[in-house]
Amino acid sequence: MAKGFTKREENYSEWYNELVAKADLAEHSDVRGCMIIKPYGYAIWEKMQAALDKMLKDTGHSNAYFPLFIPKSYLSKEAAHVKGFAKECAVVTHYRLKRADNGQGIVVDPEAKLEEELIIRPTSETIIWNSYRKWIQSYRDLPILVNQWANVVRWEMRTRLFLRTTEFLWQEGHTAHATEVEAVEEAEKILHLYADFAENWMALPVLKGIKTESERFAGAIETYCIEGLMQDGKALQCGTSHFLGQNFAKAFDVKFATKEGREEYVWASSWGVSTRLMGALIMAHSDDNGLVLPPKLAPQQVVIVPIYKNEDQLNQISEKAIEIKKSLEAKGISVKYDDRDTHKPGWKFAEYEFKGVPVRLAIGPRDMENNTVEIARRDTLEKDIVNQDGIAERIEKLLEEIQQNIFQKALKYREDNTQHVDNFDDFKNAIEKGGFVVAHWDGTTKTEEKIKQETKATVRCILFNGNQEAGKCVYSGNPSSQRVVFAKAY
RNA sequence: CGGGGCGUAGCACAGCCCGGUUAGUGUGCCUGCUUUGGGAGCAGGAGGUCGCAGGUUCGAAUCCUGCCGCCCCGACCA
Repeated sequence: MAKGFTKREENYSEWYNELVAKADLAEHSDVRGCMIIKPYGYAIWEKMQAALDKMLKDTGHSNAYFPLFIPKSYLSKEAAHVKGFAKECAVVTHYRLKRADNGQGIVVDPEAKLEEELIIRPTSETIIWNSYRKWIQSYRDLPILVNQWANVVRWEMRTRLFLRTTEFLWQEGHTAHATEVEAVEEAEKILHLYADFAENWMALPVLKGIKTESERFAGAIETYCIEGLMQDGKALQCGTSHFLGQNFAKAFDVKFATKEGREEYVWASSWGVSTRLMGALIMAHSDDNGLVLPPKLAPQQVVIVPIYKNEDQLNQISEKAIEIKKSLEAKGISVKYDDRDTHKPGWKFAEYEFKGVPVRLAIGPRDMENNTVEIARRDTLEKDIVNQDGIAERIEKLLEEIQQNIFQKALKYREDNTQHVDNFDDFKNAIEKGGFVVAHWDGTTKTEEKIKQETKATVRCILFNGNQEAGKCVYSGNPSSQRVVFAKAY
């Protein structure tokens, strides 16, 4: 139906790229790996931000802002951290340009070299913990529960709009606690909050678990994650939460006096989700007709399209349409009435369908006669002619139903594409087929590495609520106490 | 960073091998009329540093070199 639009089964990544472009979500910048988030795409991100921001504030967190530039020396203070990020840091070395000697254009002024080079933050642990040293003296100063909305830069080799870009937007929380237990609880609490957000707002079912050593955040003791399954059978890490132990406190010498008067290092957590969630949202629900948005994140939940032959008709229909719009808005539903005369109804139908607007209403002369309205829902593409009476209540219910239906569909997809296997032949076949593969693993990095080499699959996570069950590693045959989740991942 | 493909109007492409009038086609855009329940029809019109920079040549979209960017496959990585 959508003209010139690649189907998922033909070429999944082409489908994704075209969808992002044609639904007006984002485009490439002239700078390699960077993206321009267009108004419609940004509106969806803003809905996500608003929901997450409220959830974080409701759990006691406050927003703050730390600088984009980090002195190079900070990054090197935590050994694992620097090792993990050094390879992908953009570095500022100069602070001035000048006219080129030949008069052609501008060049970096060699006279303006910085004494200490600055890194553009790939994440903010170091600059934040440098501040926390000054903020924290006593147990009375704890906990600190700070979040920031920011951009970060990681110099990636291969980028894809939203999924992996050189610069991306995110929130990063950085908390400081008096005890290890508290810091672990915080990291876990946020992971559940992320899962709650993914499932109830994005309608995306996620697995909650712990990362293996090889996938752990650089500088963390433990990394927790939520993992989603995309429609091509690949897994996508949608959010991470880290228990940082005392690693950063030690690196930045952040100590506090306990109630008992002892001096101890502070315990930490950090956690984040990024504009990658946009990629997850797109890939989880959309179809061969374009974007499908969960009502809770759709910038416009309902669009009303008038169908008319002349101005008199339009005026009458408009009156009715605006009345319906108001009744919907009274229920907190966002509505766009598109009475533009520059596009025909059929064009508008196709447009809003491609952009994933959950519900479309059409009102024409026949509806005016019969006191009806046509309702079309994006998730199932079903159309219905209904009476105008009680339309607001009906649509309110329908939006909830669509939100549920999208989630259930994604959940069913995940269930249909989760396989349990007990030997390596079955494992390879299952990975080839795609989806989550649940299997025993002996817990060693070596085995994980071998499996990755042979199948391209990695351990996505060790499930939080995974049943303890004795078994043998699918690769090495060594004893295993629990199944873990494997998949090919983005 | 390695292998492959590509870069020509807003978008999608032809032309390039074999250099030679004014660089085409579809779509989109503008104007007018007719239309309007699933991407309207006709007529007229505007729109181009042929990715960028050099070179070869009387002459370059076309041949050569370098660079930039995008896509696919690897390697690497949240």
